[in-house]
Formats: sequence, structure tokens, C-alpha cells
Amino acid sequence: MPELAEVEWFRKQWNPGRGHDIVDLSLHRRNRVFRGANTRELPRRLVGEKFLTSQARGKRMLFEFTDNNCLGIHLGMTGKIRIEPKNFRPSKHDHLVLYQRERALVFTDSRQFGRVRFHHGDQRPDWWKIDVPEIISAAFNQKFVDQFLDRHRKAPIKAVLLLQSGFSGIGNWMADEILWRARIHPAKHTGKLTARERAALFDETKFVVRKSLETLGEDFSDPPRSWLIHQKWKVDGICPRHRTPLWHATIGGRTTAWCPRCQR
DNA sequence: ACCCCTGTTCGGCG
DNA sequence: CCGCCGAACAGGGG
Repeated sequence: MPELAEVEWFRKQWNPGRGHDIVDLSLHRRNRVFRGANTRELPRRLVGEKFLTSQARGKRMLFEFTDNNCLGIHLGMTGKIRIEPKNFRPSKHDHLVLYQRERALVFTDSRQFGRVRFHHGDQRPDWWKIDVPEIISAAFNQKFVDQFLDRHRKAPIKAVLLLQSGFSGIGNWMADEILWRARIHPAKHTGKLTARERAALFDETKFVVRKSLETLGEDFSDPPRSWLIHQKWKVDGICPRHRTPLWHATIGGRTTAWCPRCQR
């Protein structure tokens, strides 16, 4: 389920463990979620250290520990983060468990499209340095969006909204929500967007992200009832504006829902 | 059985 | 070299 707002909520689930030592650790080092990670060094370095803090960038999360250790976690399609009691016994898909004296911090992912990275050193790891402006930041402005759209003129706008190098943290449902609000057909090629459409796209991206963080990101509560997300997966989904039946197609490689009346 | 999936990466192709 | 597209990854649910 995770796009930027859900990622933000999952990240906070480990907050009760901040300031407490890791006293033991469980992982299955051959699992695909650890691809590229040094799974011998990870337990050796982390046990005995204190979990300090965490942050998110788009769909990526960074968890920081004492002695210059950090974990990067990406949730992929089915990744989840949660807290369990200190005597928790991991099952098949609980790939990483950090045990503290009072609780266990668990990362689970049935499909293993997610990923766990580990880094030790006083510099931030290269995979965290990637410098894409967060959508809620001032650096994500109309100029940045226009330049990004210009670099991808031949692609359908739906596909461009899914590119993490420009729209950091946007995924399939947020992309559809933004296009519906901005009244842009998802298959429209980016180079054909008018200046008015580009401005709407920028405004609605900011709006959808901000409102999603206030609801899903805060306490996992639903976004407003008037949003497209509540209709897009229904067989008989309708446009929340005027009840026109939604259309569905694969655009940009992903299932897409839109209103044929609002979005042309 | 068969088809679907809120993500990313890689190889082929134009 | 750039950028677009489809396939692959893996497992659970309808």
C-alpha cells in the first residue's frame, strides 16, 4: 500500500523504540529484501547500539543508530513496519526484527519487492544522498516541475507522475488522484499539456500530498470522502463530481482510473 | 485455475 | 547517449 503518506505513517510506528538499545536481532540473510546489503556486518554492528531517530524522503526511510550506523528501508508493494512485544517470534515474511528490552521492531514484506540496506560510516550512504526535492518543500516549485515535464515530453503524463526522480513519493493512487483533480487525461502526452494544465498539475500535486500527510500520514485515517481513491477500485466506481462511471485502462504500465467527462 | 496488484530495475529498441 | 516500454521479481487474495 505504501506511497509517501503511508510511508510516513509506517516510519513513525518504530518511534516508541527511539532512545533504546538493540539487544538482539533476527534476520534471514538469504532473502531477496537484503539484496546488496552486508548481512554479516549488519547484526554485528547494530546489536548493542541505540536507535536514535528516523526520517523519510519520498518512499524511502532512513533509521539512524549510535556509532554511525543506519538502516535504509523501502516498503515496495507489500512492506510494513510495526511494533511487537519483546518475546515476538518472527514468521516467514518477518525479514528483520530488532529486539529491545521492552519491544520488538519488525519489518515484514510478503512479496519482497521492498528492500533493507545497511550502512556504517560518518558519511551518509550514497543511496540516501540522491537529491530530489520533497514535494512538501519550497524547492518543489513550478519551475522544477516544468523542467522535469520538458525532459519527458513523449511519455503519457501518468507515467511521468510515477517517476521518483521528479515526483518523489507519488505512486499509482496519488497519481490518479492528482490527474483527476487537475482534469487532465492520464494518457495525454506531457509535451501536449497547456500552461494552465501544468499549473493545475503542480497545485494539485502539492494539495494531494499535503492533505494525504494530514490524514493517512498522521493516523492512517481515510482521505476526504470526495476523493477519487474511494471509487477507483470499485467495479462500478463513479466520478465524485457528477457520478459519471469511471473508465479504466493500463497507462504507463499501471492500472489507471479516470473520469471521461472531467479528464480529456 | 487464472488473473489481479498503491514498486523498482533492467534489457531491448527506436 | 537518451528515453520509453514491457518483463521480471514473489506471494497472497479474489
